[in-house]
Amino acid sequence: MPELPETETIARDLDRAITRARIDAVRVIRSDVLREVSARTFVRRVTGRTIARCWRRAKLVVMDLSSAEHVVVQPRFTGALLIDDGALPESERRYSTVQLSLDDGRCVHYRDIRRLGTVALMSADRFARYTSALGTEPLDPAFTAAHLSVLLRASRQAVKRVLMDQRAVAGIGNIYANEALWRAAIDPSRSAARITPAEAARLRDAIVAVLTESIAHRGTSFRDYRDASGARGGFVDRLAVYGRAGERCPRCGHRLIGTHAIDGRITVLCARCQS
DNA sequence: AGGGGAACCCGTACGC
DNA sequence: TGCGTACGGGTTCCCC
Repeated sequence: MPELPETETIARDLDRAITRARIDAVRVIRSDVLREVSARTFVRRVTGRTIARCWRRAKLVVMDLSSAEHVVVQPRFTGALLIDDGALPESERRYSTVQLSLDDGRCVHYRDIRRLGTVALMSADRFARYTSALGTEPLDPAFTAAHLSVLLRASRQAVKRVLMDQRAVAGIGNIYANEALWRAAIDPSRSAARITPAEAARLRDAIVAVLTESIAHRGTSFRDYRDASGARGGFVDRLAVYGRAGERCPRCGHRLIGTHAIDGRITVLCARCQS
């Protein structure tokens, strides 16, 4: 489930590996992953372009093309961008949905097992409009305790919902919302507006720390996430609560509980530490 | 406006 | 063993 650390890892890998490569051919194998353009338009507008830069915004991997257009990939649950230098196993290639052939003989596959992820092609204007609706990047210096406090005070929703609202904070999903709230010892179901400035400061630090640490370990492979080389992320072993309902709280030893009370999504917490 | 729910998709788990 | 069905999960869109 690529959230910020996973999409950041993919984007950094791609930027190092394929920036300045020219896309000689494009194959759309599963056109239902495409957004904003038809398969025919996608092929016509991407073929022959050079990749100027690969980067991340929110949970999106963005490929800037020499034409000033952007290929915007949203991997959702089971999507991955895999570089094939000839050694990509058949088990990965069989789920390829879009294939970009590069001028050096390599291919970049957007592989997506369940195909809930998307690939869009956007003009510069469209991309600017699209991304302007996204919230603050948590690893940007603008994401201060005071800023988070303002965001939280504006909503009476559960604080966990606000963290996962991409219009407020960009890039946090279920895994890192659970982890950050546990680190900050805040009950995920608390009304955001009732989080004190001191708690918001703790939460801000917890968010920055967990995202930074996860990037250092190349993200969390809970199930299908892979980096651009097909490798798993190493942060899964360092998760304190996500996927660990029934186990002991690493801080106090109390048994962690899992609940679907917020948004129908799994929330794991320590009822003793997070109250 | 903001909340609720459906749709998107298919591997996996589970029931018979 | 084989078949059928329910489920999950982020985002978008529609409806209230």
